[in-house]
Amino acid sequence: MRYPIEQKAETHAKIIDTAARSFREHGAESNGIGSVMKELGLTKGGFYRHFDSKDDLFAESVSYAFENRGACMAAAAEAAPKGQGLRAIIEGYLTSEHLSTPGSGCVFFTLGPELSRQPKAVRKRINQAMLAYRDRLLPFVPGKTHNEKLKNFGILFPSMAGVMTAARAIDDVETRKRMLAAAREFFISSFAGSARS
Amino acid sequence: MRYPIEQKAETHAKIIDTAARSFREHGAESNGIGSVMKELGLTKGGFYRHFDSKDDLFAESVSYAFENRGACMAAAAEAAPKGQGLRAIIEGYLTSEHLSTPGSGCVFFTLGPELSRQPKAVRKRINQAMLAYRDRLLPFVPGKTHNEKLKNFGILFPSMAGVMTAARAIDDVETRKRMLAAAREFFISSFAGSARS
DNA sequence: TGTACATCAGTGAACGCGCGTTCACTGATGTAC
DNA sequence: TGTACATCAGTGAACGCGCGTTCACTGATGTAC
Repeated sequence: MRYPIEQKAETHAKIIDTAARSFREHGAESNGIGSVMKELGLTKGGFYRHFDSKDDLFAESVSYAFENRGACMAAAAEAAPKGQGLRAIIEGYLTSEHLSTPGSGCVFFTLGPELSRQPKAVRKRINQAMLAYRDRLLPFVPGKTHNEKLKNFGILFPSMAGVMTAARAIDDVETRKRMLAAAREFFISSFAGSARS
Repeated sequence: MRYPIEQKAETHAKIIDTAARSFREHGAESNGIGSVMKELGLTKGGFYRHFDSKDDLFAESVSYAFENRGACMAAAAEAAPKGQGLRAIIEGYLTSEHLSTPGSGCVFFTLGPELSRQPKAVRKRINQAMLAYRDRLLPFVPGKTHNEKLKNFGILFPSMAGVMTAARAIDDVETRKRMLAAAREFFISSFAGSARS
């Protein structure tokens, strides 16, 4: 049957949103199309009216997740008192809450190495999303020149993701919390110590 | 037929060694038993004389990889001039060579988030391997007390893995190299600046 | 010393399962006349 | 205004494929007598 006009775009967006969560929770390989469509009350046959392939969906939803996260983090930084933007980002990132909600968390922290194992075409699209993400957050990173900011970004953000990944792999809850607290302190004093942006 | 006496242990070790490489290259899900056995000139049916399941193999080979890496890094640190141990570790870790040889690289950098998605029993075994890995390297980490060393370890090593993961996800080779160089400098000055151990 | 038997690492075919993908079909709505 | 037709988002069954796992079997060697 013919469905209401805006419905296609709506379904398309819902698939991406659900997939972005599912991939971050379960990884690039497991689950996939079937479970995403089922969750939306649809059958998997209809998937191919919206995307060319699973790879296509992966690239799309990972890009979406980067955009999403970038916007949220930028918003948090802008809401912070003058000069406290990066501090707000760090404090929002290295939290137990972020640890326990990978479905809406940082793509880098939840999918990390899997991004590099994608087919070239997928990697290319993800790369673009990563660059946009970086540019979105760069204003809050310390550095006198653009290059200095790039340099600091390339240390701080991957490092924070690494700490989160490690904390998540540790079973002991107390150890996790201690790790996160220590990392917050370290990164704030290393990158957000003197008031900037 | 009855095979030579030491052959079983030898095959067992070969399976672990090959699997440890394969998992680090392709992730926890893809490939697996079939390709590992085939690479050794064996059929996959024989696999179950050596391991209970794929999960069992994964836990075993990830633990082995942690041990392996721990030993290599400790050896590099011990071979360095007095007080330059950690510096040697950092300089050995954040390299293009490590980037391009994930099969023999740091488990954390190559499998990261996938470790957390394993069944509880597997996670437990991996956790033990991680603790042993940490204890092996702790002597080279700065800190006046054991707790201070733990704290620094929990920031430095996950962060380095995060930077490697990010560099690997980036397509542009020059950007990668710049990232690694900047990170080497940063971590050395932050953790191996004043001469220690 | 010779013989009969047990062992068990490895074989290779088979199994069920879930995945990504395809495809003929449905039928309410939009469009053309 | 009414009618005939085209559209196309979504259905549901089917497909091939590769995976992890199982199992009856093999046969050279070790062991018991």
